[in-house]
Amino acid sequence: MTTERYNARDSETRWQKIWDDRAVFATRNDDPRPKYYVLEMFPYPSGKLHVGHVRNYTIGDVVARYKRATGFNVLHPMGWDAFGLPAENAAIERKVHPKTWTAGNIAIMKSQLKLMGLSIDWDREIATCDPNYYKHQQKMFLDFWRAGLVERKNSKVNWDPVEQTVLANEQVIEGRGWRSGAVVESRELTQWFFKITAFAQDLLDSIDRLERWPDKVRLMQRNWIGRSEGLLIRFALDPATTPNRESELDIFTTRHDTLFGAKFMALSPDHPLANAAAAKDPALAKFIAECKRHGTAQEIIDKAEKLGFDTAIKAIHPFDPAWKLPIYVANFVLMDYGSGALFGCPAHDARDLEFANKYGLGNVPVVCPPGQDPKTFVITDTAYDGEGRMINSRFLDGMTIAEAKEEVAHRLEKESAGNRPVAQRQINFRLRDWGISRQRYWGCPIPVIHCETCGPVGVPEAELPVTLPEDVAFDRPGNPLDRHPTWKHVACPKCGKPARRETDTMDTFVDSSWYFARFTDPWISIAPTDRAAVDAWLPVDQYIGGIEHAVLHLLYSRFFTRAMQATGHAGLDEPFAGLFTQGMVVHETYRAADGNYVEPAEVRIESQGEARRAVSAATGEPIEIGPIEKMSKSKRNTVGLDEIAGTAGADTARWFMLSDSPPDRDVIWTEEGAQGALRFVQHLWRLISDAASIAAPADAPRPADFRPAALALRKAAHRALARVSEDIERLRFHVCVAHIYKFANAFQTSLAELEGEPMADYRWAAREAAGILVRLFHPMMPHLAEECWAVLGYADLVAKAPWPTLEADLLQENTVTLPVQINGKKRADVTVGRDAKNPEIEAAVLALDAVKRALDGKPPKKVIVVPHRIVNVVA
RNA sequence: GCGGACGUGGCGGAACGGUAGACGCAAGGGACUUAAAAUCCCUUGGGAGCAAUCCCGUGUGGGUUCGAUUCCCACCGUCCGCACCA
Repeated sequence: MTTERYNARDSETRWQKIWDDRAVFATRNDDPRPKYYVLEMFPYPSGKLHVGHVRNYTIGDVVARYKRATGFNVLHPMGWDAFGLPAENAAIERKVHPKTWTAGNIAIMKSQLKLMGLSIDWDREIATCDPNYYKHQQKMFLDFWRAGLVERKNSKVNWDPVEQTVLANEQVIEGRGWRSGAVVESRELTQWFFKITAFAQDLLDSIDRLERWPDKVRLMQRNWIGRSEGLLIRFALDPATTPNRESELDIFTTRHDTLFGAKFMALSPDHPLANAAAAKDPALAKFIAECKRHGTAQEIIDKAEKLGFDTAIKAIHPFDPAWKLPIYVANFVLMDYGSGALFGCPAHDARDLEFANKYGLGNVPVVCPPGQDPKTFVITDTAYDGEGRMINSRFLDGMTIAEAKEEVAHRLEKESAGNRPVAQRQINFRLRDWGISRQRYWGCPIPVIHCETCGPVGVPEAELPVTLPEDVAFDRPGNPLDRHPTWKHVACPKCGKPARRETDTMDTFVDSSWYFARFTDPWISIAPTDRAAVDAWLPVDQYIGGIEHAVLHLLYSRFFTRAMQATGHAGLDEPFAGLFTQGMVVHETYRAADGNYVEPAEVRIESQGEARRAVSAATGEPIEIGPIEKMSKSKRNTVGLDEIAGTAGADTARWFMLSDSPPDRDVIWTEEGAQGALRFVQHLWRLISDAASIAAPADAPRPADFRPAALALRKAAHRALARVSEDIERLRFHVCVAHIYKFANAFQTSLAELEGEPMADYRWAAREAAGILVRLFHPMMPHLAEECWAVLGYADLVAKAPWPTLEADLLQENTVTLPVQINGKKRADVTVGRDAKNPEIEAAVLALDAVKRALDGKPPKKVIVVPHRIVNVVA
């Protein structure tokens, strides 16, 4: 049988056009079927689609096509995270307006995405830089403000000196800007904040409900929110030592059990008491200035040793008026955690011990580890933070840590000084409010007008959107909005006096914090969301993206959805019911003799037996094969979509992306692997063509009986159907791929073993098997599937075909073959009837030669029969 | 330092506590061909044996179990996250 090679390029463009023309993937909000919302994290329009995108969108598309086939009304939209700094950099470097640059990139990337054959409803396409999008964002900003979820405050912020803008805490990775990589500086500025901390407890608690999220991400969010339960204790100050009659100092602690091990108190350099003391002590003032100069640059903090300065102020121990503790200003105390002050217990805290040892403050152990003799237990250079019983602690002695904590809290809560209790239980979070002000042009303008009389005033809703002016210049560093001649000069909406527009724009993470809600009805212009649509579609059933957003985007979106709920724009709090984080696409690196990286396309791999070496395709010079790394421009190990889709086709790329590696792990892109995928595309094409040539007509009646060959084929088909269905549901696409290979091989063998003209039963089975096979690989390779579907004579599209129906009784065998173990090692097989009773199986097993030999005439100690699984004979 | 994940052939990887290595890649052998490409068939964890078959094997060492890649403990290694959070 001769079949022409499958021409992927022709086929793919043809089917893409048909899908487009017939609007196959347009989704209606009034469709009565159950909904399923599958979403991949939308891309930043950088201008080039890379294989990482291919992997992300292929995974989503498999889910979308599968869910569509299984009867769901599937929402699978796409849009553009279109604001951001690269557009401004392009403006500076190439003198293109950010808007022009972004629009051009969107056009390019959209055409590239279309080449992949994704089943996307393009009618719902949105770009966050579109005023029709960001006007709603401005509206929600104002609503959040009214609801008390927005705050303008002066605080220490992270300043990225390269991007010339402020960054939120989440956007500082190891002390560097998440995008620029520049060491972040600390600055004090007045900024707009979203009060994400208002939801800290709920954001933490609700993580438990996110059952279809990876544990890893849930853990990372828990750690980021960082809840700790403790006691806020008010220490009285020794009046003789205070600069301005200050009388007390609040400290937060989670280890109030160790209060009798206290050796010192420490204040943040920003603490009011530190400043008060510094006003009278120039040396202290100098120390504080020194601390502030180092700022929050992470690199410096990491290396900095613990430094302190004795203020000469004394605090009085809450349980002993005669016990005075020295108060230091210390560089390691953070002003924005707890109360900006702490008590130091060197024996049971590594950091406190380092500090105490440096300044000769000594230590007293108050928790004795189990098995240690309290009389001999001493701490020298390793603090003990484990369990144990209290010692050297007066009324606490002998208690466990938990009992001691409770006792201390209980006593201090009851005790009062100045009509207030000395201590109160407090919960602190590591999570900080989300600073959203960015001193950049290409972002959503913050809809606020600053008036000298009225303060900050929201832009009236009728005047939204506040649009970006287009006549801006990027010839100097800084924010072009700020130096625009006219844009910022406006009248105050309240009093009408001359006022000034806010020139900061919003963090681009705001844009991506609600786009999933906008997709549910992107046409509505009077409000950010249509409540009926948003409530019907959300939550997103399956969200797919990179692990790099484990805290950033995913935490912000969880906050934003809560804020939308509070202001009536959404009816739920958790936006993503299921989350999947896919791994990266990685590739070998290649280096020429001169040390420069070489692109994969310029390298030829030569294999000799097990040995593998690389040479330059052009010159034949040897090339060094380097480690496998994340694709990056600098390592020149990227593979572009054009190179793949242009030749082997999108289906090949999609299939390879899903093969081999579990989707949550990194996948190594190899030329050989891609070749293998292409081979299989051709193989399937030949197989289906061959099957079509003998298959019964689509309307042929089902035979009453099937002879062995036909029955075997049917069983193979239904077994594959059962397994592929299960593994798609579990997002284990690499296992689906294996099942499809296996079934295709079995089908191929079945056809090859045919002798003479097949009979009607086999023809019918062949049609069934071919139909099942095509529908099984359709989610992964949709173009090839359409082509095959047409060859099988179906006039409709496989994209609209229902998932095959499983005939479960075909999976039931009349006999089962059980492995027989002797002492846990497999020695033989035994075939018994499906419903054979245990004694029957046991008898059959004991009659086996291998078993007789092993038992050597003696009776077995035990025979374990696990029905349908295994038999184990204990000799 | 704290927290987490992972460790299986030459490689990617599979295996509800039940036949370890499915499926793919690479490699070797063969068929077809003037030749190549393409395609098809066979072999492929290590070792012993003509063979039937047997022994050893899932990072290392213990444990639980009739049975452990899977569960528990310790150690080694790799990767990731957080990092003065009181």
